[in-house]
Amino acid sequence: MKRVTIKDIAKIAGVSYATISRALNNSPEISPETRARIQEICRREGYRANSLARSLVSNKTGVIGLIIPDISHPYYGEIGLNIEICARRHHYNVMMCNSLHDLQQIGELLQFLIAHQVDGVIIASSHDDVYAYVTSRSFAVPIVLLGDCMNASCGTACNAVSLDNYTAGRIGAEYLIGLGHRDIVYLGRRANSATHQHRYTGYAQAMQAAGLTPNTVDNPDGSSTLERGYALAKQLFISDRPCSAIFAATDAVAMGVMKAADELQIDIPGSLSLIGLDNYVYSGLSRTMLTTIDQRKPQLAEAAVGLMMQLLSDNPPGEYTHRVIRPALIERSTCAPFDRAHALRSAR
Amino acid sequence: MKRVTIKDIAKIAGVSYATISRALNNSPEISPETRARIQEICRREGYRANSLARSLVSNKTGVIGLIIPDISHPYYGEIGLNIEICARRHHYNVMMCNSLHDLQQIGELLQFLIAHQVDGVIIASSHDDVYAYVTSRSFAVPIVLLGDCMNASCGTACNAVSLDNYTAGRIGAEYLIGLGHRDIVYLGRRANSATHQHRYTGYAQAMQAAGLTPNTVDNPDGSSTLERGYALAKQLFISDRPCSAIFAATDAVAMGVMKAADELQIDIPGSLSLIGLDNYVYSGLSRTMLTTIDQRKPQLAEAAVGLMMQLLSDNPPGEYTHRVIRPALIERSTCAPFDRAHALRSAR
DNA sequence: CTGTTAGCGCCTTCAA
DNA sequence: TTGAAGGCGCTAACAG
Repeated sequence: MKRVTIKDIAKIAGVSYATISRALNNSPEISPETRARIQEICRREGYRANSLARSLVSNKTGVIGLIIPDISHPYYGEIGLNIEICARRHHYNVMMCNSLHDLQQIGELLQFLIAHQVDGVIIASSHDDVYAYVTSRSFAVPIVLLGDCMNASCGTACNAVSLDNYTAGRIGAEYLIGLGHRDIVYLGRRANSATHQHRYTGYAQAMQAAGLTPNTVDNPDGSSTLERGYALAKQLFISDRPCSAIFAATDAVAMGVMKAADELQIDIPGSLSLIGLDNYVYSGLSRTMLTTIDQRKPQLAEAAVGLMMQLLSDNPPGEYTHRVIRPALIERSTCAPFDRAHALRSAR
Repeated sequence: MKRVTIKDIAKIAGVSYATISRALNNSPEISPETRARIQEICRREGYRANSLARSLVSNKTGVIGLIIPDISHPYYGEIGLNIEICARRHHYNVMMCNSLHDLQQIGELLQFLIAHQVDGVIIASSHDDVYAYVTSRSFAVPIVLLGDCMNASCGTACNAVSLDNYTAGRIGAEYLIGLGHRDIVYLGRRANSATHQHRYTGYAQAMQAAGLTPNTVDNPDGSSTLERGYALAKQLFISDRPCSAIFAATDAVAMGVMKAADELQIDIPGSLSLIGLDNYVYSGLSRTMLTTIDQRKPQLAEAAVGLMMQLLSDNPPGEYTHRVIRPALIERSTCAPFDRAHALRSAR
């Protein structure tokens, strides 16, 4: 089925094609009758303006690029969906590309999106390299980072939105401390992740404020998976480190802890309290009911899109801005008050 | 940062801009030296061809549109990711749009994508209306449907890829029958869903072949959620219908059944065997371990993209084609051989 | 091998 | 209010 262009319509209507253009872009300088007549013809002929051509001259496409690690992941899927919904609300469409956490791929996708003349790009990532990459060069379009970065200058060297991971760490630790736990181990910290550093710092400061010593099981691996959580927890359980509660770096890690505990018949929350961080869809399943800290993905998405809209507006902010979203505790069933009689292993 | 165009490069290189174009598109008719020189200049200046302009003349964008219900859903997220990966392997990019199951939205997105000159559109959907919509009119680009449709003419009236839901239903039923169950109820059938009809038919035929009578709990609701599964199962459990095994229409529904069973202290698989259909990520969690039937999403995605590639090739198939993917049983821990002594409620 | 020229489909002055 | 003409950035003949 051949595409019908503005010229075809012009021929049918017996007017110049500039007139068609005017009729379609509700230009004021056209008589209501011709407009109506032309619009009617367009409808009849199924005419649709070629947005490529339109963008070529207007220099705006109305699409923003989104580079995201992996939409099949429960976290990023929700982020991706919400970004699209927000963007659409602002009359923007999004071109979503999965980077699979590969920095080189991110670079290529960025070039691709820019070649496609997207009006801006949002990059969701949890790797510091991305921050370095983005700040180290300048791009033809505004970039918004959705994620965290270790560098203290983040927020002054690029536009970014992130969860307040420090507070997330503090909330989790304080909750456990409030339940009477003292031997709280933070499990799954990845040393080279800014996100994890912030979470850990929050946890550590809350511990110290309560006169307790932070206690960590690091994850030497590159990513926080259920499998890593399982292995780390197993290791912890067969050691003799005191521990009545575990603060897992992510929900996936928490699932691994849960699996290890189940295998060793360690009762959660009877002998061990467990809290995660993310609030994945499946954390709320009846057999899981993981107490966790919600990342508030809709808010993160909205902030990222909102920031992009500002950058795309007529008077964009002169300096870089950094928006921070506050996390929220979700109480479910994997934490209980400390009970020395049943605790897995307590120093007291 | 101003965008650098082919003209800027031409000026710098001191050649006409047709030469630049040739150097970049590895045209044979250009001297190696000029090509090298020009490529070097492009690199230095950070030149990137404007793909909009390029597409305008070539009439191809190298992007295929994907309309998908909701990428935050575990099923569609995986489908979406795999479609993108496959497309990229064929040097295509995808523009993914969430329809949120809204038919009108699908129509708008389709128009939008066509206006953006995508080379083709894949529509993932589980609603028959979409099939009717697509077959009822003609479009400027090839369309591939990923899903099921009730209409027998599906596959002759449009290009489509779907799971062999009939076989899926049969596999599940035969597995349960093989375990000795006779009172097997199919729970969660949605009457107006082609997918469900096919699954149910497979189940029913397997039952009849074994001399058993099919037994259904219908879902009057529009979608198959955990909540619906929970409500339906509760209802079933308080009734006196014989039932030693449940074949849930989807994994989400199975999760609901599991929740209801847990609440009523019905042991799975001791007193009740349960099988799902989908194989969501979380179906494999240690506390769930749902036996289910895998949709083979990577294969579905690959088939859809492969079909699209054929349609986009130099000699596309003349008639419509319909590819069908075979499902696969995933044995986990929610099914056990029938045991009259412990079965929930058996007619025997 | 390289330059010139004519569009791709559309928007936007500038005249009429 | 409408038409004519130029140009967005690029490719593809056609000359030279």
